[in-house]
Order: sequence, then C-alpha cells, then structure tokens
Amino acid sequence: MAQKPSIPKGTRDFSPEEMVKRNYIFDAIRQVFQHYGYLPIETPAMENLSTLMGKYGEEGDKLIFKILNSGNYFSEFKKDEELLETKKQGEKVFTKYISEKALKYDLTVPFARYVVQHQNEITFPFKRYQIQPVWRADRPQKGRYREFYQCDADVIGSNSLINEVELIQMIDDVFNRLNIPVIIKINNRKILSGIAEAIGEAHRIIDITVAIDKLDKIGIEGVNNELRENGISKEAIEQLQPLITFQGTTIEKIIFLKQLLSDSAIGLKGIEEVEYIFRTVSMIANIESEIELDISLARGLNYYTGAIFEVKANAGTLSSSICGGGRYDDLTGIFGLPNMSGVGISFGADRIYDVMNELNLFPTAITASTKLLFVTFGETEQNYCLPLLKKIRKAGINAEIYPDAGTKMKKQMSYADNKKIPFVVIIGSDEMQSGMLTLKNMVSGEQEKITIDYLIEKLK
RNA sequence: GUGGCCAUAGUUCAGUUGGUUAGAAUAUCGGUUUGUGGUACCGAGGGUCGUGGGUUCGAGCCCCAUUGGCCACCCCA
Repeated sequence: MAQKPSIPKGTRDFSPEEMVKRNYIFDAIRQVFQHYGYLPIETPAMENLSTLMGKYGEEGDKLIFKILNSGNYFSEFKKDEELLETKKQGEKVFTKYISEKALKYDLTVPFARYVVQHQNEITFPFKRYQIQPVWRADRPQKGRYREFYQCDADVIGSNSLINEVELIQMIDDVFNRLNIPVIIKINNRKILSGIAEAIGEAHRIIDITVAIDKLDKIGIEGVNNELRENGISKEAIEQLQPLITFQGTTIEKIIFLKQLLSDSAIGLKGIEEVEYIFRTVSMIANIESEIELDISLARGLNYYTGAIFEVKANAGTLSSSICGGGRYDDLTGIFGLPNMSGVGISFGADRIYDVMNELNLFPTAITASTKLLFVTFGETEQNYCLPLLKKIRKAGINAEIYPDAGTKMKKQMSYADNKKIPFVVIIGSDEMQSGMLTLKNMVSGEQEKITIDYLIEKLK
C-alpha cells in the first residue's frame, strides 16, 4: 500500500504560480543589489558544525539543524562504558561524536568564513550579495519557516558609515519597488552598551536589551518584570525608566541620550554614529520609507557591534520583521582574520511574500508565461506548425504546441485556458491550404485570420 | 523547550444525544459537442474518518496514548 507522502514540518512545496511570484521578489532584490555594486556569491547548504556553533548565542545553537555523520559513529567508542560516559556529559558533548556538519543558519557567518578563506583573492572593501535558503530547527508558526530564503547584502572591510546609509537606501529601494509600505527602525549597539554602562550593569547588556526589545509587546511593566527576574538591580531598573518611556522626535531622542550617556565614551560614540546616519539619510531627498530611531531595538544576534536595522511592514497582519541587519566588527576574527569590520542587511523573502500576498501587491501581469499555444488536429498539422513555432520563438515570443497530436480541441483549449495563455493559433486543413493562421484571443474570444509575420508583429 | 486549538476525498468543509452502505462543493477524468476554452447539463474515479489502544451490542462522534498541522511564548528573516 502506498504511503501518504508528506514533507518535513516547516518546509513547503512551491507551485508554478507561487514560484513566479517568488521570482518577482528575488528579481527586485537582486536588481537593487546590483545597482549598488554588490556581486553574487554562493556557499554550500552545509557548513562544518564548528563554523556555526557559538555564533548565534545559546538559543541559536539549539536551532541549528545538525547533520548525522555517515558511517558507524559508534566506532569512536571502544567499550559500551565509554558511550555511557559520553552520554552523561550531555547532548552538547555527545553531538560532537555523531555530527560534524550542519545546514547553514544564516548567510552572514558562512560569508565571514568565505572572506577569511578567500582573503587573498578578494579586493576590499568587498561588497557581496547572496540569495540562498537557510534552515532553522524552530517551531513553525505564522511567518516562520524551517527552510526559508535570505537575501543578504554585506560590505566587509570598510568602516565608513556611508555603507550604512547606502544599505538604508537599498532597503527603501526594494520596498518601493515591491510597493510595500515599511518602517525602518535603526539603533546602535554602542548606545545600548552605553546605557548598560550608565546604569552600572555593563556586563548584563544582552539581558537588558532583550528585555527592552519587548517593550511594544509586553509594555513597561512586563519589561520591568523581566529585568527583575533576570536579576538586574532595583537601582538600575529605576535609572532605566526615563529612557524606556522617552517619547520624541529623532533629534529629541539624540539630545536626551547625549545627556544621559555623557559619561559613557562608547555610548557617545554610538550616538555620534546614529546622528551621522540620520543626517546623511535626510540629505538624500527621495527616501520614502518611514525611518525611526528606536532605542528599544536590540536584535538577538550577538555579533552586532554598531548599527542595527530592522524593517517591518506598515500594513497587513505580519508583525515580525521582514528585513534586518547591522554592523559586526569582528565576525572574521573567530576564523583568524581580525580587524575586519562588516555591515549588512538581510531580506526575508518568504515573509515579504506573505505580506505581499495578503495585501494583494503582486501585479497580475506576471502570472502569464506562455503567450501563444498552437492547437492542432493531428500529426500532419503538428508537423506543419513546428517551423512556425521555431520562427515565433526566435522572435522572442514564449510559445508552445500541444504535444499530443489528435487530442480533442476542447481539451487543448482548456489547457490554454487553465494555463492562462492569452493567444491560441488553430491549425487545421483550411489554414494549411490558405497559408493563413487562425489566431484566437482567449480573453475577448475574438478570432482572425492572419499571416505569420503579422502575428509576430502583433505579439512582440 | 513551554502552552492553546485542530485532524473526515487532491483541496475546503458537512456529518443529528453514539445507530445500517460516510456526504457536499471544488478540482481531476469522461460525455452532451470529431473546428473552439472560460458558462450549462449528465456521469465516473477518488476515503482503513491521522495512527494505535480502550468503553459499547454498535464509534467519524466518547476516553487514553501517539503522530502531524496551525497559533502563541522563547527567539528570529
């Protein structure tokens, strides 16, 4: 008995209709990347586990899909007792014996690995883009998949904040092209460090920022509770209050922060960077997206050190981010290439798709691929069509012929209809005698007899 | 890793306080119509009711377990 087929949790098949729409997104992003001088690379689906582990924090390590070693991994253990002993040390240690490869979790870390490995072939600053799937062993839910595409653009080997400004422009360009209204939130890790420093909890920066990050979700009381539960001192939480609750324009926020962080060198540096970014972006007249300095924006990935970005759709029901990124000063350092700062952004193509689908933002014109179908009555007619078909294709028109000769006309017509092919050429004995083609417009239903040359002219 | 909801045809769903042979719509295929699709009419195939146990004379329906899906938390694109 045939088993019912299925695919793993959190993965999806894509139909032709969906792929056409997905490619529309990929094309838009790719074009923007190329406009700004980024070049494509690809890296393998799998990396050495050691390359990925420890780069995404405690939580991230758990979400990495590990690949089981091939062969007999029990051979490592000479005696059963050794196996038991290793098991006792916990799954983290045990994993090393049975898995040494993993599916990539994002594109940034493999990129850092790539840069280190190919450092002598690369001209810096290196601007690369990469559009590939990544995998996370997360529990799927709305807008969250276990296999999804990231579209990354990163500059590595340049400290200039111009890069940050350009990345913001690219975000704006992409979402303008796709017609999605977005809000771009910007913050800086140095400001967050400064805050942690100012309230005397410098080493707790991660816990503090993660809690603050949830402000609009769980409210000020929720944030304070979480801080308390994480063992942040009462005084520190107290000092944090004016900051969390502060409302105002970007300029007001900057002035406020300058006062608050006046004793923190790193904090002031962060403010300076943010100020530059906002000033420069505002000099570029045609940024259409809403841009906001969001002091509560933290972003989980540990490797960020400077600017951090997050983009959310300003319409629709998806509340999670559709694009994110930031600057990382020493991601390549772990692989042996220190002092190489990079900054990048990552578009979540699948979430962008969900937003566009919900808001009906896909142009209807993109669905049609074949423009013309040849409908015939038999093998003789089919053979007659083949040279015509070649000529039409050579003229750059997407065309096909119904492959099974002698199929009922009704069926051939339904095929065209289902495939949304806008034009059909019908070839029977009449047409073969007269040398004219019967062209049917499938939308209006109108029919006319025309020559091959006129047909090409018309459909071009 | 924690919690909530759900599981019946390819798909979306009906299915009475537990009662004979589990239905509809849609999709697919065929026919009405051997030179005309999208509309209409007729017909066909398609189900171990997620899986395993239990209660009962009898379970799609009740109970337990398990698997899978969706959603929320955590975290993230």
